[in-house]
Amino acid sequence: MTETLPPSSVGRAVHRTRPGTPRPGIPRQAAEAAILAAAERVFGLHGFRGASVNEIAREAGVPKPNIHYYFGTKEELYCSVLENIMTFWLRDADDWLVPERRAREGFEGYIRAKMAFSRERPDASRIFAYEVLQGAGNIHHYLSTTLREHVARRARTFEVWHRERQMPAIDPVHLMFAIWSMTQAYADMSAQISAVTGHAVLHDSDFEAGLQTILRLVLGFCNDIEDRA
Amino acid sequence: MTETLPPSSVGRAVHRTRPGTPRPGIPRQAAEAAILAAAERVFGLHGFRGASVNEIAREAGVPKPNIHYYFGTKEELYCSVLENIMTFWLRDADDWLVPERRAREGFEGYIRAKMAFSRERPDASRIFAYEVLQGAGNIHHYLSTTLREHVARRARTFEVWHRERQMPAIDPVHLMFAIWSMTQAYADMSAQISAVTGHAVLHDSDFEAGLQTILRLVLGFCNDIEDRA
DNA sequence: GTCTATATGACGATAGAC
DNA sequence: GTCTATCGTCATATAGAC
Repeated sequence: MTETLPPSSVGRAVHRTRPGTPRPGIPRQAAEAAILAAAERVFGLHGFRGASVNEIAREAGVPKPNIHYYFGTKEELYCSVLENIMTFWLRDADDWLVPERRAREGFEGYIRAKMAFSRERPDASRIFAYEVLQGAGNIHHYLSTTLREHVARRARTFEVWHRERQMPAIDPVHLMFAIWSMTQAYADMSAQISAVTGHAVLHDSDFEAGLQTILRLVLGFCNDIEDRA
Repeated sequence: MTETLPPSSVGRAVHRTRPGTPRPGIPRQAAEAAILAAAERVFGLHGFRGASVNEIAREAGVPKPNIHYYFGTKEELYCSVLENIMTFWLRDADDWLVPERRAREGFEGYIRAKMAFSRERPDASRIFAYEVLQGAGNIHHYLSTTLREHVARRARTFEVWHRERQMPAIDPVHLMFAIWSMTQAYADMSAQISAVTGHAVLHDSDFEAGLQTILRLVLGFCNDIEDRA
């Protein structure tokens, strides 16, 4: 748990290179997919330490030892899940936060995409949140290379938009974290939100109201361009 | 862990009413304070499941069994820590988000206070985040009564400010969650922020830049009043 | 390749000496 | 009131039968 992962990636599935293990067969792929899906649910519910391999096995409908056979240790399984999540996590920004778009259109599309992620894959969002809360030891290399470059590209986009007078100058890192924290709250803090609204679980209308609130904060900011000219 | 707590509070320290336990003595108070402080650090680092009573005992400088003697089970200790945190958590809003203040002054003071909390008690913020991620089972009653009323008071404040044309109409629940998620990110997501900035830990300048970004989003929103009149 | 049965170790909790 | 030594439980991991 405290061990540092190899710098190449999030800790890719080690089992494929294990000595003595032949090529993946047909049943293996189905089992692997079921285990990964179950792991995402269970890790998302309880975090790494709180989750037990037993529960993942039950949820996936496979015998417990098969998980170790396919994925090695619990931590290696966890890293496989993390890697899947991060691949998804970065996608939307390259579609929306690019200089070719109008600023308002870009922000709106991106924020909608992030809210959709919170609604459709809340477990994935929570696993990421747990990992970051723990100090992000398993993904530090990824954050300080891939994610940092990702933010740098957004900074160039904002720079262009600012020169074109579509938005005021702003610290790009902190604007991105503001957007991420607000949108991810609808997955990570959903228990708190639903307790306050009184709804047992978050309803579509909650996501819609949250989306509108975030849009008004961020798009309203773009309007400030006149005041600061 | 899955058991529901009595509806009276977060699950107050049960040890005081234990049969056969005399009144608290003098050394007890020092030990209890040390244990609570250590528990806040350790639970904040690893969450409930990830933390071990052993580590808390080491950190507090007391033998492990004393923790059980003072606080009963690990979960009861955890609930004591949670209760301490929540008391602090609500304080600032009653100082700042009240109709007597100007809207801009109120939002600025409140956001500064929340950022100060993230900087000064990051472990407390993280414990709360872990608990909410887990589904908030230990604090559900508290969230659906105390916190809900707390939000309702903010809603009345915003209503007044809106009538006085100091800010546009907005959904108060989602505005509060936007502010909470943005400010708490500087404790809960600090590992991610520092990985992106390249600083080993968050520096004062990071908190300041974050504060300015959040202020511009929220105070800029107040300016929108003219557009929507 | 797959699964049953078991080894190993860590943790929470307590009994009982001081 | 305080602490040493220990018990029972449960989870990860593996050895070995099929």
